[in-house]
Amino acid sequence: MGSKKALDYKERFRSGRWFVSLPHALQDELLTLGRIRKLGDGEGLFSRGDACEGLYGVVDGAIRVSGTSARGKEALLVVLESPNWFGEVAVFDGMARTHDARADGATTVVEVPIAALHTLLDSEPSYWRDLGRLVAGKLRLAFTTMEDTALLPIATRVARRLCWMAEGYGQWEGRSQRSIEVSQDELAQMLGSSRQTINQNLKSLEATSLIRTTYGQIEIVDLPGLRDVAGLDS
Amino acid sequence: MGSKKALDYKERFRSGRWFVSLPHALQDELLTLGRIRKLGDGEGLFSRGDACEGLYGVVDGAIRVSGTSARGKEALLVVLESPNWFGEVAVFDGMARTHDARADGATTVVEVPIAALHTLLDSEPSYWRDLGRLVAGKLRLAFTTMEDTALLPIATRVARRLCWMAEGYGQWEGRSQRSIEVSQDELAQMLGSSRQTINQNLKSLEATSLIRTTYGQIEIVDLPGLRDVAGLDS
DNA sequence: GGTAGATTGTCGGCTGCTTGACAGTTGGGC
DNA sequence: GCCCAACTGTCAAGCAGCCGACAATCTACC
Repeated sequence: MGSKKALDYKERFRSGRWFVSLPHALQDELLTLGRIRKLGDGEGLFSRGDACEGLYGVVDGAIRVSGTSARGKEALLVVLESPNWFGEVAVFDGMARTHDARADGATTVVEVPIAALHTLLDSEPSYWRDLGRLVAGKLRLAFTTMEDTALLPIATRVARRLCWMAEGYGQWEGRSQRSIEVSQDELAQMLGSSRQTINQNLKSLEATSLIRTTYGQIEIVDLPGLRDVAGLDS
Repeated sequence: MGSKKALDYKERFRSGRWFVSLPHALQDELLTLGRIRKLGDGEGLFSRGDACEGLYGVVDGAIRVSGTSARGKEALLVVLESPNWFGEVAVFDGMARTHDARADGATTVVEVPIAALHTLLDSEPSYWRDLGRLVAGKLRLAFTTMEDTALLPIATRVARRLCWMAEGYGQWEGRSQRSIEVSQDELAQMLGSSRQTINQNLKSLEATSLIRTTYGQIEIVDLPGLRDVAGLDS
């Protein structure tokens, strides 16, 4: 993996809102310090309770971030695709990982080792603010999700989550994805609902030609219309 | 309000985990830059969509942080008491407020104006990390809440929330509060449930002598027992 | 190209929560 | 000390969503 390859990742990451907002020097440092890690389908990156080993950026594939309750039920927080970065909370406070992170399909991530990252941050402490913007963005998303869960009917929340996923959770500049690779079961785990309920709601969205469901994926047919159902925009 | 008064606030804030973890110089700067603002019951501090005017610390009383849906239903995110600090997300990203913040009873807060805060952070950028730890802590709480909402039955979530409130959402060092001033209605808005359901669950906790309910407040009789019901500890 | 595993579609019964209603209780303001 | 507003306690009706079940469909892998 020579410098040509690193440049390749860089271009990919530059399509993400957070990464492009960074000072160029920091962009370069992250990729210089970062090591490529390739994961097979289902392979774990870290688990809840693990010590923090670094900061991660998704190059290719996807990372499932989830938590499991005492009774074995699993809550899927989010499925992160390129060019999302994650694992920054533990970088700030040095505490244990909050979630399990495992590969969803063959996946490539950049791992910026925590020691090297801290050395960099010591030499240029203003970079802490840039990392902080990453946390702040996620807290905003979390706030929105919590409020949606408390106030909105499931039909709206399904539509809203589909929009978010199609738009890379706000990280993609302009771009949007026509097809989302997620099973109805996974969608249910994300929304804290049952597969059957999600299935019903998807069927209803399909009946109005806003989406189309196929095996293991959902195709967004009419994103503006879906956003409207989701109560987004105004 | 002379320096004696400022010292007074400082002692109060020093009982909070985040504030004591700060470098002493930053502790002093925050209180030097901070201006006291007194609010009457129900008076608004800021509203969703407002520009960020500063960072806040609760000196006395409480701040209700809430959001209102399009249909007028209100979700109460949290009731912050001394020595909690809040409003830091917008300091990082410069974007609009995510929530409404209003006084719950006669309340005093310290407001650190955004301009002065940024000047300070420019002169000592490593302080960004300290602010970042505040955001990171809240994101951890938000993650936990989201997962609880998805996986736990209401009975457990009620108990868990009571424990959190009695322990200042993890900010109080050692201390815990025997009595929580919150109506069952407010508790319902926090947990995204109905008042009747919350009432039932509180009655059930009261029947096992873990709590005692009175007008507008809940007394924690057996905190360890409540933590046990909440599935905390192990 | 066949087979096993994963995913979707759909049904019905059942539980638990919401809504609406109303009486009783408490506390603060005048 | 009275009165109003806020809060608590409780009931009944209704229904949304969960669970269990099972058949059909699709994909990947051998």
